[in-house]
Amino acid sequence: MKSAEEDAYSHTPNVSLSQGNPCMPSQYHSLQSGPTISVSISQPPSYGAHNNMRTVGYYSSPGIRPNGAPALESPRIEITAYGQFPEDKVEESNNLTVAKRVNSIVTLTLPNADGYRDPSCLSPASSVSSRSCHSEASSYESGFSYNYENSPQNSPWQSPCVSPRGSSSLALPGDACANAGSPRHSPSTSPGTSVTDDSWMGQQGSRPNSPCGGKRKYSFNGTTTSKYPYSPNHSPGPSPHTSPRLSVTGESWMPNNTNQYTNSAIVAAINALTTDGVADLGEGIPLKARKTSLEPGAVCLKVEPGGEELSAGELCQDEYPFSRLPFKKENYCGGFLGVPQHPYSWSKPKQYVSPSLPALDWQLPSSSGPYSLQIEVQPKSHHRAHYETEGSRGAVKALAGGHPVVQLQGYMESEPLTLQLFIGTADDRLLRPHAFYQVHRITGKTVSTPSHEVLQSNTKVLEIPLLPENKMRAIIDCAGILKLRNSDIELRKGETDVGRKNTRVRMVFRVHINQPTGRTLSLQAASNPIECSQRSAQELPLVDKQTLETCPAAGGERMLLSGHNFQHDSKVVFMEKAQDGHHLWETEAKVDKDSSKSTSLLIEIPPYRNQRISNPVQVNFYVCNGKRKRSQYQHFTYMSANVPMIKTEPNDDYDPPQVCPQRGPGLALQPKPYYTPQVMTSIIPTELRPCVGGTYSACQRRLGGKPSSLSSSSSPSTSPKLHDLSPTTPFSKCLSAGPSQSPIAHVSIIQESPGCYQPQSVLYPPSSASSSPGSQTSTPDTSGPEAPFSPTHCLMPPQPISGSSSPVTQQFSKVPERGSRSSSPTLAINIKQEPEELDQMYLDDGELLIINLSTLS
DNA sequence: AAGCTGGAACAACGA
DNA sequence: AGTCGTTGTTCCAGC
Repeated sequence: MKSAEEDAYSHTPNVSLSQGNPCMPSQYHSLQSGPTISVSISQPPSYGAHNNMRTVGYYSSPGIRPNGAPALESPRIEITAYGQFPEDKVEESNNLTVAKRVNSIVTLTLPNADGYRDPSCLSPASSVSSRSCHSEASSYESGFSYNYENSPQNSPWQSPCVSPRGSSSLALPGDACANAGSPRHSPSTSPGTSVTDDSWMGQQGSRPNSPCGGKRKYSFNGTTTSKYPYSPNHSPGPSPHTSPRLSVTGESWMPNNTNQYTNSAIVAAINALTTDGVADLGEGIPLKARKTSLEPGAVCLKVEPGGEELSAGELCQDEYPFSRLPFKKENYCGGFLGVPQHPYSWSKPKQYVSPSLPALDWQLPSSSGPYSLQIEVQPKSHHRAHYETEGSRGAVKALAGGHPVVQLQGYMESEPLTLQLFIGTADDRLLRPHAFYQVHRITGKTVSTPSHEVLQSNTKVLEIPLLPENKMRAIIDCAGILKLRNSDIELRKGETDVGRKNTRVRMVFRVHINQPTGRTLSLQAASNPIECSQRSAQELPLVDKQTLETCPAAGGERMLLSGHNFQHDSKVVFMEKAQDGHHLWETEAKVDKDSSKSTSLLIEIPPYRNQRISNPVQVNFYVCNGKRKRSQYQHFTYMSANVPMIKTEPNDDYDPPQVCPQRGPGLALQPKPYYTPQVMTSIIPTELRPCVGGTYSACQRRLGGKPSSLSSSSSPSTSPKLHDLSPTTPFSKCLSAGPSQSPIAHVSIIQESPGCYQPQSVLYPPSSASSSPGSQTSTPDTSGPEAPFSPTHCLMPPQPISGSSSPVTQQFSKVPERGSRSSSPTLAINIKQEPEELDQMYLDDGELLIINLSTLS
């Protein structure tokens, strides 16, 4: 059967490469040189080639645009990276600010954006079994690959898809879509390509090496892309196959995303700035890394019988198909390949739609007004992800059997909605798409839930219908997790995360609700952390729950820890770290061995080092099975004698099961006590509170005064700090601007207020808004009434939520995180040399960001 | 026969 | 430079 996707492919051959592409080449190069971003505010007409594809898409309305200038109504800011003029950066910041004021639309062209996430993400996994088609991945990867010819056309980025959609990101040059879109890279990339690949592949060792400890850096000489002649996947010339598919028709574009993308773009731009040229584009990618993509057959775009798989191109097109929109029964095209019977089909992307959907790395609330997106049944804490080289390892399951369940509460309309699912990070930093894992669509007779896979900013997103007849409840039995090779991801230009030991993820669910006011409300809920590594799952202790979250400084109370892999000789260590990461205190709790099992430990809370604390003190504890086998940090708070303590018993303040049920580690910890009530109250919508537990950790950290990320990084646990993952909303976390810590109040506010969503409601602290690039990024939208785009969505700027060190840090952390690892040439960046552990690297990144931002501002 | 799993061998690193 | 411990990836084999 011909799927809608196919149709899509079929038409639009026209989508000219040129459309979105124009910029790519230049950008690309520029990046190499050193990312510089020039920002200019231009009138709509000027829509330049530079626009980021996604951005472009945004602007371009159906039918419009390609190269052309879409009819932009408002002035926009174009950020183009040019390698040559460092000064540009400076300008940039200024301009941005200005732009904000102007309320202009921001168009960012991201040079390296791809760095953020490699198209590879497109991992083959996408849809169909990875095995069958690496192609996707390949194609994507290849996209990355560097061999883009100078001509814009050739550049993968140019791909029509990208631009049209406007999707994401500028930032993601690497965007799969882009790749796919580009004729050359087109997923359909023909076999021919493969041939090349093969040869290419031959070079590679049988096993990819993963750059463990850190990312490899390749010197960047600023040379052109030609450097990577070998790019496996891309055939040098325009691929014969250039598939029409890739082309995007107006229809296929999803304007909706624009916002998102825009934001992403901005972020990307920022990243670009921060990124040092080193990592840039293909340079760094060792042939080896690409092997996967090369695999024979990889190239093929296989369409599963059901039409399950979408070619990259398709994906691109579909990217936001209906996600943003409510499902329309009538529109279903049978997009759910897997489930034919299903009455609903995915509607084709509609052109129009709301301009802005928040980027995947934006922090969104789980509740707003009457609506609440809840994970009723959490996924198991362990799920062995499969590699592209393996067959699927099935769908993520729930602890008690069955599968995770998500429900949107408070929605009384008859219009179906789309639930989006992607794999997010589970570390202390802001929730964002995980670079090393992708959601993998599972199909088959055992799967009852229809799903549709799309690519969004290089991140695979599974779209699942939320139907009124099902009470807006969906059983997530169609989502597996694909592991991408560390070497493939780390070598991507711009990628700052390290894959080693970064094996925890969260399932992130989003829903976009169109409201009568014309706005679109976006909610997000993240699951408890899921350990995806086979070994880690078998060996590392994991704490799922703790019965206490607070206790008087004197300690002495008993706490039951529930989890996995506890041993008879497991130790539970309480410790406190200073903001600079060094240990202030550490002590071992008494473990009642008689009552302990592999899934539970009964311990006695040790007394805090200082019995006279006047304010709550947040500390951490972890379970240790021996050297290097430690659980993530769990949070615990010592209360002063005069402060009422709060025991976290199951469902105290909220219904854990629903909202943040098991929240991992944190259990239902409630930071609340710490936060100043008033602030909390005013800032946080009650609805959000439920999430607090989830967010708890972040908050707590903050409370603890830790420099969040940093401190944690040094943490004992080698593994990335996953603990905190608050499932849902970061907001709560923010709130916590903890006492001890920084004044992040403003941040919190932004995120939290349901209104946050709404531009107007967004309160950006001047500083954040104007000063940091990150803020800028989002700012335009959020900043106020002015929000250029989007009336529809509340755009939440990427916020920092969790406890990271400084508010500022957090705020931008998200953006910069990925791409920013490197410093921009012009900006002096201080990289904090923290210890050794990989974890810290993350932190460092974050800091970099911060620094950069501040500099800019 | 294909899809899941669980295990474990192999390799690449880092200490 | 060699060894050992870890962790990431790839293979195998049994449902």
